[in-house]
Amino acid sequence: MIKVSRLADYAVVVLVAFTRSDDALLSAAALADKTKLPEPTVAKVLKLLAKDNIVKSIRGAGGGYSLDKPIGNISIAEIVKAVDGPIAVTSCVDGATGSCDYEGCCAVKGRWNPVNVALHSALENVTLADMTS
Amino acid sequence: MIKVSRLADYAVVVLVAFTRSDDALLSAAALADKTKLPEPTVAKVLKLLAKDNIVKSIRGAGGGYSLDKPIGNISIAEIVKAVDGPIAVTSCVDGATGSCDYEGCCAVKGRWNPVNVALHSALENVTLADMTS
DNA sequence: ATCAAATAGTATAAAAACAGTACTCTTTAT
DNA sequence: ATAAAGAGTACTGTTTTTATACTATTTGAT
Ligand code: FES
Ligand code: FES
Repeated sequence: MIKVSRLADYAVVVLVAFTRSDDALLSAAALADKTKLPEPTVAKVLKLLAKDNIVKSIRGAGGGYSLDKPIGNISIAEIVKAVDGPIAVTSCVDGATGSCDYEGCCAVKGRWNPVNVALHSALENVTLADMTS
Repeated sequence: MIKVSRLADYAVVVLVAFTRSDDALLSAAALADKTKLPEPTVAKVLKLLAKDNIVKSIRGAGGGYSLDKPIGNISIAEIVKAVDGPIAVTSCVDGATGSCDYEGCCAVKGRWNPVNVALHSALENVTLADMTS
């Protein structure tokens, strides 16, 4: 079963929570409260999203996270990439991290590329806005 | 990292091997030899593919597997489904096997459906033929 | 009939990935 | 100075994946 991690699922929940709040700046604790998700989990997700600039973070007392792009501009592809790492359908696709044991003798080396491209563009064309409607 | 299982990758290797052989009927052992993959692995893949009628199996002495569809008619979606199970991007998507702990209070219940649909159609539109060319 | 070749189905053990949590460090408003 | 809040990292238990093994069934050949 092809699937995204649970954390990616949480990421969507958290991001959607932003759109349902009047405050632009929300702390991890506040978001945990809103989403009813465990606070450490929410904190972890937000750190990952911040690293890829999907949310903006402000450190220090009174800090928190904010969403400064419109949600129609945030694709599922970038959320998944931020949380689960690069989208690579097999280990022998272009840009995959590890490499494959059979590379030397393999009959389908690189053949998954078209699949990977298809997958990637499918995920790029779904935005957060599509998931809240 | 979104990915298909290793077995799905092997499945493609094995299916491609069919197209490079003169014999229509090949045993698991013969395919293992052709693909240089370990025989138990090849056997396992073929069993799964046979169960979903992607290959046809003939039991008994002198038996083996054959491919009776043109490879242009075999989509990656069906291979992945046969080997890895249904394509369900999260556990709370329509048609997923298990169900989710947060179903009761979740803000994005079913929201991954559009993603799942996009993914599925992406995989349906790539055939084995696209991977051998 | 018997044997051997071959697939079907199930079970097992080791390895890898994931999920959840905890802890320390740095930044910043008061 | 202090406390609030994010950044970064590390750890542990659980789950999934991977690879293999074993038994049962089918079928052609002797
Ligand atoms: S199976 Fe990885 S290079 Fe082919
Ligand atoms: S996280 Fe599963 S129903 Fe929402």
